Amino acid sequence: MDQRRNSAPDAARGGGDSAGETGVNAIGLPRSGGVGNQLRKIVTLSRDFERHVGAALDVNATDLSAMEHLMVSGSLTPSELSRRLDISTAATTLVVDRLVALGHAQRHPHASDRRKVVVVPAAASVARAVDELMPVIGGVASLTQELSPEERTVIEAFLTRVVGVYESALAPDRAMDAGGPSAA
Amino acid sequence: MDQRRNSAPDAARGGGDSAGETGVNAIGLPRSGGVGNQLRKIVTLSRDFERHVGAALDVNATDLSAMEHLMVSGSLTPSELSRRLDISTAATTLVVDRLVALGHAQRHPHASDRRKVVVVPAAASVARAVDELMPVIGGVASLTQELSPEERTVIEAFLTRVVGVYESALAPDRAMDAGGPSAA
DNA sequence: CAAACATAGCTAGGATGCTTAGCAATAAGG
DNA sequence: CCTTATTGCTAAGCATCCTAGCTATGTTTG
Repeated sequence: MDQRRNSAPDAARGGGDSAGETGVNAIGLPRSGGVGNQLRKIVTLSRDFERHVGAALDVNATDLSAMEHLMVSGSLTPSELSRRLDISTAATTLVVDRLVALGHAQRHPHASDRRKVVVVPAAASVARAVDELMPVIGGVASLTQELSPEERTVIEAFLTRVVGVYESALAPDRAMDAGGPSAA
Repeated sequence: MDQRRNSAPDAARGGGDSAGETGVNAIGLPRSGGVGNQLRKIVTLSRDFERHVGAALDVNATDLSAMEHLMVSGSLTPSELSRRLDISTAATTLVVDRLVALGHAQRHPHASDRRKVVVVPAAASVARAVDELMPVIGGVASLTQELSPEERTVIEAFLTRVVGVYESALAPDRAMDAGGPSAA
């Protein structure tokens, strides 16, 4: 979170780190212009930002993701949490243990199924998380609201197609979800 | 990568998971409309995609990130790699060990500084990585080229502002980095 | 109703990947 | 030459994940 420059004084052969934004880089990958570059930056920055929020709440990436799911859904069982986090139920037990130990969540018995446990996020922790997340969520919301309807339409359509590109790349077989982009 | 639905039959209190895309969710966070939603999807999908690429090359997330830096820069010293990955130099030694063991990179002595080591990515591994990355990189590039100049301008300006939002959120003090092209 | 099967959450033991601390070799400066 | 900084490495420890397996509870079936 301190040094993320491209000044690569140690790059060993060829200072080819500054291949520009519209050309190709050292290995011939097309840079896809400024738009692709900005998308890449957003992905990287969002990861940095999540780490920042996690540090603010003293939780690791997995636990923060769990908190986000809990905040969105209000409460979840460990099983459901393990499905959403894509980790084992054993690891989820530890995730909940850590969240409980920090006071970020509580375990409650399920009302009708005594096998189940209900994990509820602590109000204070939710408030702190929202405080941390608001700059970005609110910032993007503000940017979106400043757009004209036409601009918003253009941007949303483009982003939807980008989502389609990712989904096609991830699941070449069943990628008919976000409308097949012509580039597929 | 199999179940990522929002059908939350286990949500314990209030099925408030379907708060819609334009309203607020269970805790009152504004959803910032479809644009914010698509951005979030892109971030999530790009993480999934990186995992997918990493699996294809038999490397973990850190090692894949190292490979990406190596591909972009052509070659790097372990120290520079550790700075870019934001991990300790000790961890970087292990990263390079793993890449070398898999044949993805090689260690070479530095030409003029005998303390240094130069890590060079293997051509075959770079080719495989590019093969895996092309569907997304090329797909986004294609989408961008299909845009009209006006659309591209609108989208790039918006994405640049989103980048600014993230940077402001991460570094409230020194957020004048992405060269504030407020509209272009 | 009772036996068989399924589900939920937990514990135990092992693997992976990160950290801090400290080392030897090399470079740079007085 | 002698001191200090830098580089890359090793060693020991910690955090987090996984698989395997257990108990308790729920569900199905004869």
